[in-house]
Amino acid sequence: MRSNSTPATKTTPPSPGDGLPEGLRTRYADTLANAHTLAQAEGLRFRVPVGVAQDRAIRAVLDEASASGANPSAATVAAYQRDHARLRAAGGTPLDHAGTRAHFDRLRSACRWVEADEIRRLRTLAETARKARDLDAMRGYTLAAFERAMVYRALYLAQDRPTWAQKAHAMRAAGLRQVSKSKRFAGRRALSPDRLLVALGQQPGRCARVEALAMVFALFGIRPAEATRGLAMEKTAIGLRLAVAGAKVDAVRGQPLRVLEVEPTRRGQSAIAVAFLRAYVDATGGDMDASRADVVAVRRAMRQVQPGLSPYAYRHARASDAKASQGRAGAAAWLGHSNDRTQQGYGHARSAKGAVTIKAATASRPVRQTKTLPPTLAERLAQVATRLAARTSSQSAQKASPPRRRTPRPGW
DNA sequence: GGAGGCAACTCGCCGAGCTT
DNA sequence: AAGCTCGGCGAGTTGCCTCC
Repeated sequence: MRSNSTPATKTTPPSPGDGLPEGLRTRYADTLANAHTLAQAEGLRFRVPVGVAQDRAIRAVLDEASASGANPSAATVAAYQRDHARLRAAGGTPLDHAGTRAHFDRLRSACRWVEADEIRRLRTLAETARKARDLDAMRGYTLAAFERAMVYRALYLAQDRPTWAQKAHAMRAAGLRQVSKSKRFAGRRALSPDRLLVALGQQPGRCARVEALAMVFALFGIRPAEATRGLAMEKTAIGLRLAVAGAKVDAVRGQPLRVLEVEPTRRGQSAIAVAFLRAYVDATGGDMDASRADVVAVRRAMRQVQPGLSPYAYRHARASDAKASQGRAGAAAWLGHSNDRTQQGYGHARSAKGAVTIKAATASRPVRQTKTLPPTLAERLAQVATRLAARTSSQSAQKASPPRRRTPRPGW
């Protein structure tokens, strides 16, 4: 399917796989008929063969497609190709196949990328055939690229392209609900770190391997990927301090490095877990280097202790604790976010159980403040006070100045 | 706040390897 | 052979960000 799977220099006749799938051809019959009529008219108008007019239309679509700025890694492209091949075999569109918004996003991104690549490949094959004076092959490739480009525009570029909102509306109308896999709920009912430690101790044969790593997840709520980058832990007066090299970090996202500090609460909550890890620091020096297999073992063990329990469940649980005690900026630093908006997807401060005392979180980057988080009660009261003050002053000033007109928004 | 992009994550399945 | 653990893989989901 990939462009490099078929050398561009080889001019073989178009195979059925290169053309538009029949399902899409039927569904977009009107779009294709209009596009063909338009290409004929353009050809007559500019006195060029219809193939040249089709090629101009293909180029316009490819130019618009490349304006998205997408730049997926090799691994992502490979995943996109698998998604695209499956969808093409099934003969549907991303919206047909997707069951959730996230799934749609993934399939749309995949199909957008691979389809554009395929159209580009067909166009290159047409050009090669033209140079070889193989006119039948040239027309065949151009037609295939043209039809795929026209459906591409309808699916991904047009103003009225299908979006997830349409399907979500239809699903709501039909009384269908999406099943969320968020760990937010699992985080609310997650066992305390102490109870998890006891439960793991009752799992024969596995506990020695997973206990320490599981306690780090339970106490600090770090991401599994962060555990595999290497952790450094040390004792404080009565608690623990953990240095974390962040995952999901690039030039703008995430926190490259953060230091998290916890203290134990009572026995049954986190006192035993903290004591366990303090002993681990005494015995090993505090460095921890988990492999991917270690993380898988912890996931499996947690799942066995409680259905739905996972490192991310504890990430949600500790996020609630951090929100309750550290405020937005502190919670963002705790979670390794670069802004204070992303934490909206995590547990609410009122869900905090206080199983762990969050003492401090220090991140290597400052946390950006955003305006779109729901305001706290104090902020809402301040806003009301400001509005009341503004209303009072504007009523007195109204006679002096004419009402201001709103600046119209740019019409993009 | 919706749309879009991409990396990391979870889950289910399957086969290899080990023990009984 | 049956039962179990473990790790790899594919499919689908979630998280984290920007743009408009």
